[in-house]
Amino acid sequence: MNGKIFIIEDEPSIIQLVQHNLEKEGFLVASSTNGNDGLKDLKKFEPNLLLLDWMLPDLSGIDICKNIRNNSSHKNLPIIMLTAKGEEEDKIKGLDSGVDDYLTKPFSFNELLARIKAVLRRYDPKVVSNSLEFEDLKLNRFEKRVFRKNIEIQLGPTEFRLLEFFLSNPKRVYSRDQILENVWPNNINVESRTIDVHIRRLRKSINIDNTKELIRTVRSSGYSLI
Amino acid sequence: MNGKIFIIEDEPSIIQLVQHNLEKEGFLVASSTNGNDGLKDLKKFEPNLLLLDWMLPDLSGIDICKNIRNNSSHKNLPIIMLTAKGEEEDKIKGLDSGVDDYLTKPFSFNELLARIKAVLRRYDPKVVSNSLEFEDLKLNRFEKRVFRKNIEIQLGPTEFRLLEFFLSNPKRVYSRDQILENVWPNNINVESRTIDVHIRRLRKSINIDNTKELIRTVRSSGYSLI
DNA sequence: TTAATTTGTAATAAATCTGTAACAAATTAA
DNA sequence: TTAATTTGTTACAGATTTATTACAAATTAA
Repeated sequence: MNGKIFIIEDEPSIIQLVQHNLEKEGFLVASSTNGNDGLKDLKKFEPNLLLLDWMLPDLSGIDICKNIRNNSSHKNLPIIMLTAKGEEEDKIKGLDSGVDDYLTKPFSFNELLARIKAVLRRYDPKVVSNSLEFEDLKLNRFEKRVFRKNIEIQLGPTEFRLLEFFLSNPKRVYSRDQILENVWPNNINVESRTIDVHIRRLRKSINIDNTKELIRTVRSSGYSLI
Repeated sequence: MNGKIFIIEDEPSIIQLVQHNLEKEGFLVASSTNGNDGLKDLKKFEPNLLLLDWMLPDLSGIDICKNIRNNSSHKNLPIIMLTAKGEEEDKIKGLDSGVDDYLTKPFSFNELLARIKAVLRRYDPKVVSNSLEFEDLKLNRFEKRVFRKNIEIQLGPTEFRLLEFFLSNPKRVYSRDQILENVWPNNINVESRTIDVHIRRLRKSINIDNTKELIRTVRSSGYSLI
């Protein structure tokens, strides 16, 4: 899955700009223009990262930040703080507010994107890249599409996640246990043999007109993407 | 198998970050968020290295460190200490706490990895690398592939483990008993002569187009990788 | 709701691996 | 030298692992 980003920021123009561009990058974006609503909506949305304005009409960014770090179930949510130029820059830097990074307005979108990716990479590397590729295989997380040789392939949800997992580390052999842990939802119990069947289904789907086999069986170890 | 690393650290976000990345590097990782549990679990896990937070809810890192150095069977366990910035940095440096290295938060994962590898290389070189090499032989643990002269060789599971074992200590002669203990699953009983047959099979596989024999028979002692 | 799709499991077939026995060859000891 | 010991080699039956198929239950879409 691709990343979800929540924005708490009172200037609609900034929200619009950032939201639009982030969505173009494949992120799912939601936002709020004040702190109290923001804290509430945050929980429903379960973002992978929060963009937080320093100056808000009700709460300060620091308050929100502390609130998140202390009370909520989002204790470890990565946060990037947005500040107006000169606005307590040093304070933030020095402060142990639990912010992961900060950016001074006005900023370019590319600047922001770079920071976001850097922070996400640190916390949750899976989230970052939208398109995974290996040889003539291409998977787009945002669009949930898979191509082989530029021909689109239809996969069921489980096959998609399975392929996504293999693509995150091509060539590496994964045991059935590892596959189970990473591809199936937590706390679900499926027979380890079930994986074989899904591998079979995935193979069938991605091997269009006798192209090269891309999934390797390693006896007594597991499977890998070639 | 590659190295095992145990983490004692009370911040879940750090554990998550480090664990995830170390696992991607091929380490087996376990962790604990407090000192007392950590000391207990440590013994079961038998790590090759310990990442230890300086400040913990119950015991201090120093306490744990001393405990390990004095009482336990892990007297020589390599330890890397993690400290918050400014947090007694000098004290640690100067202190004869028995720490092998230390790192100041916030740190980048690559920084940490470099330290870990350096320490492990010093103590236990076997553990570090994913790829084992000897002369024109190359074995990749992640990918479960073996090459001779860059030509891939197909091995059965037992032959793979056997070669992996020999590669962990080239030139050293292992008795059949030692081989049995290290290459076969525990509590399994096989005839000692069975090893000869697997040696034969391994030899056959890795000696492609009359290359040099790589497995040496040492009469009445065992076998070695040349 | 009904229809279509997806999912997990069981059953069976196919492929591969494993351990052992039997005998040959090499080495050592007497 | 011969006898004893150790290792090499082969073949093969049984065991293990994986592939494939079919099907019922669950989920999703229409």
